[in-house]
Amino acid sequence: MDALFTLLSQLGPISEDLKSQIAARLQFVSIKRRQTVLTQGKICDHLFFVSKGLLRAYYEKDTEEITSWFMMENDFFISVLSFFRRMKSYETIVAMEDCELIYISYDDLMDLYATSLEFNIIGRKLTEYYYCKSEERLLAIRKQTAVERVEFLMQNSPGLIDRVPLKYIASYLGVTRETFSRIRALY
Amino acid sequence: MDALFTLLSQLGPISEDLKSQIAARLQFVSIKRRQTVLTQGKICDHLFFVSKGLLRAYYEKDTEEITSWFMMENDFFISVLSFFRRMKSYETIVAMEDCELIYISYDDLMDLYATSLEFNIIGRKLTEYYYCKSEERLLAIRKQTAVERVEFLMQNSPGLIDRVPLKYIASYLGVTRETFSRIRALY
DNA sequence: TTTATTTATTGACATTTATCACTTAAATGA
DNA sequence: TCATTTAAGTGATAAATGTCAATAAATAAA
Repeated sequence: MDALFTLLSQLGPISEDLKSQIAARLQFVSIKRRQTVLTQGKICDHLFFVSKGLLRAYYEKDTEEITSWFMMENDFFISVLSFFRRMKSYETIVAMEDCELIYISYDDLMDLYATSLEFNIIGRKLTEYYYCKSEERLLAIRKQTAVERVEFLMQNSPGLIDRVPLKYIASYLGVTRETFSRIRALY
Repeated sequence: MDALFTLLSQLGPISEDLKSQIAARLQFVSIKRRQTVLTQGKICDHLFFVSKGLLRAYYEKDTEEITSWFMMENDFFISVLSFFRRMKSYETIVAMEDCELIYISYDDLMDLYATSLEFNIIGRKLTEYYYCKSEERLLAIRKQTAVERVEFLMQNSPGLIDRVPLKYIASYLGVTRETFSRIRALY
């Protein structure tokens, strides 16, 4: 929980009162590899924080699984469209390693937003932060060729390659495993 | 200005007091076709609302212009990464038609956030709304082939094709003009 | 209106990436 | 540990899309 509050306090001032209001609403869970925290077709009712471990969000395209995102230590995550629009999720979120998660329900989050100005500042910054990540991803996918995307990932997230089967990384980058493998072989 | 407040009031309650606080900070401008409202390399210091007209955000890739987004009546827009991260914009925003815009400065916006809980609710919803649009776009680009992307646009934004040179739409969809033209010819 | 410029279309060909088939390697579970 | 499953690598070929070049059409400017 310390890591969580450390992160939040970097986004804006956070009084002791707010801290305890948040803490009172947090829940904790340990999950095993391969367990899901959200299944396609369900509404994402929780905002999660990764204390430990690594998870993967994916959706179906034809018969294949396309990885939409990886979440790891100190990341917050939701299924964005499902959480904000309150509609069924197109994606499933599954643990790739044993994980420790902290989470808060949508309703509790809304309560905090409705009552605390401080919390709004923090929540807004967090939303902006992840919105920026989404835009960056959009830019990367559009701007770069397959080779450039692979290079970018290898330089910026070298750890990922050691923690995740490559086929998931390939689909995250929008290339087939074969192409990913061939591009890697160039180095 | 009516359209703007109508839109905002759909996102959350908005008192007369807040309304006048916002109104006091709004600025208005009419711009001609081809005028830019943001140039690559500058920091995006304003949040815009389109009362009338149509604009295009684009960036350079090698020697080409890639269209990142179109903005039209009732859209809010910023250059996301530049505005939130307070850094130089990689994109330029230019009017494709004569436009009427309403805008507010970054600093004024922050003032409102710092003082009004009501405004935070509205601002957060707005941010969430555009974050969702970004995610949708990401999904569309990744999930669909060129043909599917073109079909999707032709069905969902038929008006755009009549208002904008097709080459910009092609780059928005991430295909060359030639490919776009050939796909269109199938119908 | 006439000319100049920009935009769109089309064909031929090149390149990139995907698909399929197979082999090898690694991880997992009995 | 050994057998089974899953993942990764590689070659041959196919499909999708891009590139270049030429032309036609539309739009803007004189």
